[in-house]
Amino acid sequence: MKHSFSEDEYRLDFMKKSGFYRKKCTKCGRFFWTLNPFKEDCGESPCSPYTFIGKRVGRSIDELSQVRNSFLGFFKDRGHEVISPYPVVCRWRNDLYLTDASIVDFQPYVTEGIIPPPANPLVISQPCIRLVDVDMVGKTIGRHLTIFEMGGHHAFNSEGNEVYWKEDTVRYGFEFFTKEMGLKDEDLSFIESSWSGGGNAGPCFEVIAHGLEVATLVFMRYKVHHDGSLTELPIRTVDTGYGMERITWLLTGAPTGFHAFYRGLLERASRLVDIDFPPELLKEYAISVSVSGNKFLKPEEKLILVKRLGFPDDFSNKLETMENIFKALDHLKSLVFILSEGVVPSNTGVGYLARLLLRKTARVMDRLNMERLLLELASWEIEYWGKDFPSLLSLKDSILNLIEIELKKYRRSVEEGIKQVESILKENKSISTEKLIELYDSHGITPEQVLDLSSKRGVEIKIPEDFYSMIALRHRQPKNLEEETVNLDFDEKIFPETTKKYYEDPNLLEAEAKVLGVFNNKIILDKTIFYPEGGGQPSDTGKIFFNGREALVKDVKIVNNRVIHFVEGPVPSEGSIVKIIVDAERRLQLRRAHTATHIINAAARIVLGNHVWQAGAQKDVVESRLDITHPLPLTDEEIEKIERKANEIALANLDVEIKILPRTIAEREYGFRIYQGGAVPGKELRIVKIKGFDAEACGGLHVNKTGDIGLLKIVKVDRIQDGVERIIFRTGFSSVEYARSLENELSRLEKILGVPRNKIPDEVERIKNELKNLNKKVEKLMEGQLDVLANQLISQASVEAGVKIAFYGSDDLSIDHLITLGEKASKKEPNSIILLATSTPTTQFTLFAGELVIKKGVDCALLAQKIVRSIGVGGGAGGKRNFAKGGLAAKIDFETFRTKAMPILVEAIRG
RNA sequence: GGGCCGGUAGUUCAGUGGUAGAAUGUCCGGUUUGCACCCGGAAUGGUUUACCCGGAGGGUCGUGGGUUCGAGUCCCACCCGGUCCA
Repeated sequence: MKHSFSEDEYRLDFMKKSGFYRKKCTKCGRFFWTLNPFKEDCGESPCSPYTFIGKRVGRSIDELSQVRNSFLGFFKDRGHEVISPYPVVCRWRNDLYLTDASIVDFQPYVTEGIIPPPANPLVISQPCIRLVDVDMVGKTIGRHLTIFEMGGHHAFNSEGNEVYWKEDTVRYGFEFFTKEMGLKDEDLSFIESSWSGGGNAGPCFEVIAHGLEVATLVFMRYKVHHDGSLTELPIRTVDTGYGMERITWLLTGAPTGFHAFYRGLLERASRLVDIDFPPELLKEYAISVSVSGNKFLKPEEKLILVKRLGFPDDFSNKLETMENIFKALDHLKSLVFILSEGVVPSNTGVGYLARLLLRKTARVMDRLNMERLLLELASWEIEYWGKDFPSLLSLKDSILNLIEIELKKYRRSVEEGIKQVESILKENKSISTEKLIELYDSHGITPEQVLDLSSKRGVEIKIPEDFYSMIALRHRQPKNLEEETVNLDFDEKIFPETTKKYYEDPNLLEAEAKVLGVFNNKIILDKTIFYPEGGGQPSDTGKIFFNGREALVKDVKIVNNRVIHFVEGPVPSEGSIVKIIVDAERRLQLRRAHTATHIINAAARIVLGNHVWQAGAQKDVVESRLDITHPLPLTDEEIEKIERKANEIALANLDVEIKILPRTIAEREYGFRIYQGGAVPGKELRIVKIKGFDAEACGGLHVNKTGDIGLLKIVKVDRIQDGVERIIFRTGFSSVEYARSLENELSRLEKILGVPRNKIPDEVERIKNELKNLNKKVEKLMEGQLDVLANQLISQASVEAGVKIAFYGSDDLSIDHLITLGEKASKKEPNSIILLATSTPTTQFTLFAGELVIKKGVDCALLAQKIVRSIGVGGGAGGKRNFAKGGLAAKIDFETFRTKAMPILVEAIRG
């Protein structure tokens, strides 16, 4: 949603003093600022073409890293602290999967004033992933990317702490591009615009040079409400985004962005497929793209261009191939970054985004007939970008392994799809749009793939132009983002933050505290030993003693650092001193479970690989669980190894060290792996470390030594979604109880089966086989019996008009047996009609007619329906000419049934 | 998290509320015009097999409720898999 801001928001002293003119673009109508009095248009493509292709319009630069370093250095020299990039998977936010802007690193905690920024002002070059324009990538030759580095210099202004605002921001931007990057003053335009995102909004300037938008300077100062209205934020944030890749493109003068920032990698790729072009063609092509209203050239437009410049027609297809290589390069880079952060491709969540990227890449490669080179290309990406992001290199094998597994899943899915399409084509001469949508939405087969298959069979199908928007429409739904928050009926902030004694000494189970506030059953103390629910660890329970009375503490929560005790029973008065006691056994089991979670996570990582991350965890007294990312279901051997390794760590009786470290130091020492349970707010992090195995930012309570856990037993493993395995385990006494209960069950089995436990499986197998054989024997005997009975029925049947009519009722035979019987009899005597009835569990009957009787025109189904009607207690019947089955809604004795039914059969035979 | 598609023999799948099926693989039997391997050493040989023919075996119809005289089939809930979207 775009908001428009008044003109005054954009009038700056800096502009005035520097001699900028405010103008209106003659093409797009937007207002912009320029030092060139003759400039008519805003300067951004497509109002103005790219004017930097094949030239050096500023400082001589060849590499993306040069731009990044200059940018960071420029702002460092101007008082900004350089901050290391954050992960591209923003686990600290639940409203967003991927970091899509540098400011995301600081939302919401910093921008809402909950925690102070790591530095103020600061500068960062943040890898960002945006999938909104995923289908534009490649075609726009570098303008759109799914992954790019956003250079951001940020200042957080609040009352009493003004850092800098619009004037300095615009001046910095201007100076960076002119003094540092060497652009000419008059090459820059500042377009007035507005920005909104993440619930915030503000006016902004888009910085344009030579047709390319190279930066956006946002002044975030409003909160956007659901009704669209705006209110001022307490913290005004300077949110800038400098496109590192675009600036590199601009300064290298390369024909496309990909030539500028994928240099060596693009060269390697072009050895696989010929995408070399005369520079002249590329330049013209780039300029045509820049002035195209669509932002890219359609195939027919490419052909026109190629023809006009006098190149062979097939260069048009070759351009298309080049764009597809661009696309593959870009998507694979995104994928590699995402996978390096512990995301496992999956059908839900952020894992799906990884799957989406891989599948889009695979489809492109399939069309280029390069499907086998995908893995190789991915490996090159890792090496290429690993120079700037070393963590990619250290995870290379793990990343490639994930891609390989996911690629197999994709291939299987495509094979399934081909089968689906072919079975449709077998029966139909065309495929409806509706079917196309179903094929894509339910089976993942793109219309393009359907087209390939159907054209091979000479079937013509039409793909609607707006196919993908039809899909989008199908999935449109009202969003209701409900956040889970504790809603108190009072303002907790009037109290001081509670002193967390449980951190000081988790062994402390008794203490005294002062009651600060009582609201119904909610009590706030000055200090507490009760651990509040958090980090997947449930709260402590216990008691509060006062004046010889006691209250049960049932639940404990923390809101804004105030611990709230939810109690049952009498409550103490405000101001009194109370004695608090924590349930010792519960506390200890929870501590064991929590440390065990870290250990199993580490063990799984050792056994399975570096892609293992915690995807969720819940501790409890009896059974706890840890969800880990892993692409394939865990095998029995893997589970055994993990359990074994985890117990090794426990038995080593290592110290569980807990220390408070500044965020940056913790991240530097242990990496972003510390965020296993999601990112944790705060300037300082509480690091729980098991030396040599694991270090995590964690607010939970742990045992002192790993040996305190006791036996660590994995009791069950579930696959909760594609890519996420759930490990359910027990610790301490719970493990003992588990072993005990297994013992008991085994003993019971021993008693029932009368064999020692090591013979139980054999014995059960023997019994199962015997039962099966017995059943078979019984069925055989029954066959024989029914055969005899069939003969009897026929020999004893009455004869009417030359046709044998038999009736037999039995409570011992089920309807299935009667059917077998009837079939036998009617086959033995083709000139017969057989009526059989049972009353268990309800009155049902079956009617068979022999071959000769059918020839006379008898229809069992009709007769059976007639019988039901004549009895008149409700029910129904149906079947075929030679066979019918029916039932009655009420029980009826066989004699009545017979007297009512027989005349109908007789009548039918007489015709 | 939501939408959509699916779950039936070891496998791939059919299956109108009325007897649970096909194809393929498996096992057994039959058969000879061939191929391959080995034994034998020049016969109409032996062995292991493929083709072909006949037969057998193989099933909690994902689970649990409901409607019905009767459910693989209709309804509801759940489980599992696939897929698309956030």
